[in-house]
Amino acid sequence: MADAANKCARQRFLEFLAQKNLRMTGQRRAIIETVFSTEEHFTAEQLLEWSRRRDKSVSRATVYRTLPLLTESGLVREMDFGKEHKFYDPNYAEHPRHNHIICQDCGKIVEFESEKIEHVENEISRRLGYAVKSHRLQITATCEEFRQRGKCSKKRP
Amino acid sequence: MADAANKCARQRFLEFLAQKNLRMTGQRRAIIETVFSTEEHFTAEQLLEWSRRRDKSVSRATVYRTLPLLTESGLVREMDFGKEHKFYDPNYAEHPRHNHIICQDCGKIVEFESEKIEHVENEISRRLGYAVKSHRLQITATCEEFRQRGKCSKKRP
DNA sequence: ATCAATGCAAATAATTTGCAAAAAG
DNA sequence: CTTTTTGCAAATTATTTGCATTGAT
Repeated sequence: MADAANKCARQRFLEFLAQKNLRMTGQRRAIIETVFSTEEHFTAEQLLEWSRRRDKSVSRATVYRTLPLLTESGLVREMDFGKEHKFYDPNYAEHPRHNHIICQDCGKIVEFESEKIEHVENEISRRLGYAVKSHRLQITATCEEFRQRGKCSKKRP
Repeated sequence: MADAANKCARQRFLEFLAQKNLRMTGQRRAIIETVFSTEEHFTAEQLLEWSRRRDKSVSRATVYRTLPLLTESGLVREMDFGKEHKFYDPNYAEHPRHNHIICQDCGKIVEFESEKIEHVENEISRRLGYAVKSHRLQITATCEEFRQRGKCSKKRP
């Protein structure tokens, strides 16, 4: 099922490139394949490393030049989790409105959608004179394991 | 009313320093006064400039060393609005749970609180096995003026 | 052919840090 | 007196950019 969706995301990105008269290159192909075959959030550096496994010629500069295209297309979103570097989330192609719950201890992230929240957001915004275009909701929380054991096994240092 | 609240925020920060056996210095005093006498969001650079108006001896290093104390105290929160630098929001002392609506065009920011949203967040989190500790909600929207005139007068380039 | 895209290495920009001197408690 | 804090300047880190060359269309 991820495959069908990924094919779709890739397809959409190709259309985005075509629309802007941008060219398909081997490096871009490697980067795009990498991005849309994971559901994990990644950093620029990780994307470089993973893309290089597909095509050794991918350079850091090209990764940094491709990332803005990906975010501009709306298929990938830049995330700030308060870490030293930015993360990128490739799941906006499939779930354009999803939110995040992050475990305070281990950093494990769960994604969810909520029409109820969106409804309240729309209502409040309208009352304040705004029309919602997009939203970004991050919940910091403790996961079950943390509350039971005092620490998470998934924690990485 | 901002005064009473600000006095309170300052007070709370002093207690935070005392608790950690940290010292009050002229430079810290200038920075703290600056932070808690505005409701505006600011960058590190702006904080430096404003603090220097109160005490010329404040250095960039001290600002950068004080900022983590402010965020650690919970009275100020680091914000990512997708700009090149981080912003800091001094209004968490008075409104610990507030959210942001940002105009897509002019960047004007309105703050609001919503128990209804928090309630839904708690419910969903519980269902997923998480207990909410804090949340961060940013709505990007168009303001009334933008929709009527096609651009905002508050826009700064 | 034409112009976009690339890798490289140098440049930028925000933030952090080492250190000797100054100031707080 | 002891220990924290400071300013300075140098260091670090992520990201961006100029340029000559390569590659897509």
